[in-house]
Amino acid sequence: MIRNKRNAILKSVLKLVNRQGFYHLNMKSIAQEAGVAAGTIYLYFKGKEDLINALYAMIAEEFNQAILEAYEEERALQANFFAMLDAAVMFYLKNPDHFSFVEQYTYAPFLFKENQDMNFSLLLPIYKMMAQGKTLRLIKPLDESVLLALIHGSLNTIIKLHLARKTNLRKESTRKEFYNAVWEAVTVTKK
Amino acid sequence: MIRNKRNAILKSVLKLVNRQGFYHLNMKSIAQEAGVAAGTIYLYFKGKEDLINALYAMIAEEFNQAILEAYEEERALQANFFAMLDAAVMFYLKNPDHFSFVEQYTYAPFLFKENQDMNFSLLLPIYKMMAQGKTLRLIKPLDESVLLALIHGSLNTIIKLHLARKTNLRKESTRKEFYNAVWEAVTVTKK
DNA sequence: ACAAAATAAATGAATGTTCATTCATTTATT
DNA sequence: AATAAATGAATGAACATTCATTTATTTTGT
Repeated sequence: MIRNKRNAILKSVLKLVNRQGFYHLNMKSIAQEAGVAAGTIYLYFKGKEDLINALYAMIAEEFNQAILEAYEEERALQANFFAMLDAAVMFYLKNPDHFSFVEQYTYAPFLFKENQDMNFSLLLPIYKMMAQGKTLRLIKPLDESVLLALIHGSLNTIIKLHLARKTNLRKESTRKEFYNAVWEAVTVTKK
Repeated sequence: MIRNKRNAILKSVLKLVNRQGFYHLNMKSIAQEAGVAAGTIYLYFKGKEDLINALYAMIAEEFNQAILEAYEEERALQANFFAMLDAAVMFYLKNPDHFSFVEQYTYAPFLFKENQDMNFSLLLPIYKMMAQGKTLRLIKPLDESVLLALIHGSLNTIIKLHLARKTNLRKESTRKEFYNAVWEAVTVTKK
């Protein structure tokens, strides 16, 4: 029961941030949406900031888990790369609110103390694989940051485009096309 | 003279957004920073929202101009692609505040009415070139959005990484490596 | 060229609203 | 009966915007 109310509050925040944005988020409506009194929020969270940080932590954990579940030791690097990218994409397709929240959280770095690395760290498992791939001479010997830019950056943008209905990641062919493009961007070209 | 004060106000907003973020931006401190009275802002702008939108418009214009200046009709597609990407990167290296502002603006879509396409439209000249490249069978026949993701997304992320001191785009070699990687990602592979 | 009058620009204290947080009181659980 | 959980009205701080007043600039008349 104790978890229920806490969860309901976090869920409200997610919904409201998605609907009206960080700017218009206020405690009264969070409480209303969650079906509790305003004061109740303070039984579970120190304040607004704490609430936001807790939600981010929750989402980051869920996301990480989804990605890690896609990884299978015995599979080839390419297969795992595709599987993990796909897990990331599918996670956000299933939870568009999560994406919107993470974006807004990441770009309001002054409001909360958390460092800016966090958002990048969401794809940590993938970067580890990349390092491995470099030693196998499968992945281009690119600067870490360039790899990060190619993978993380394009992933973020394609999701955003999907949510803006500029593309449709529900179609498997679109997803495949994207994964392939990223793969080709980071792997050594065979001549 | 009339432009001076208006400009001073816009400059203050830029500085303050960069220093304390959208969240803590308030009219009093904008006025203070610009060396004018609070009421004066309302002589030049309808209100806070108008102020923010005006600043975005100004930055977008400057940015567009910088990119377009890099384009030269008679040059090959690859040369222009590199030149324009470089113009975009150099613009933000020279104006880190502009980048930070655009990021925050883009990810607070609920605060302002502007549509989310705007940020993508900043690279419009590049996408036009891509369309041209596709007909020449130089650029991969990828979905528009996938191209957008590869170029826009990775550009954004690499700038962010530079500003977070995770990479150093002041080194020409790093920039070149990045441009090459993006170029290879979008061009047809020769076997 | 000068002053007076008219117009424009700028000021910043006052206003009213929004909103996070508190806490005395009530309701539920042990 | 004792303890824990929840409530929501009250508080006070923050802050965007207004507007009566002041200051600067321009125009007009002599």
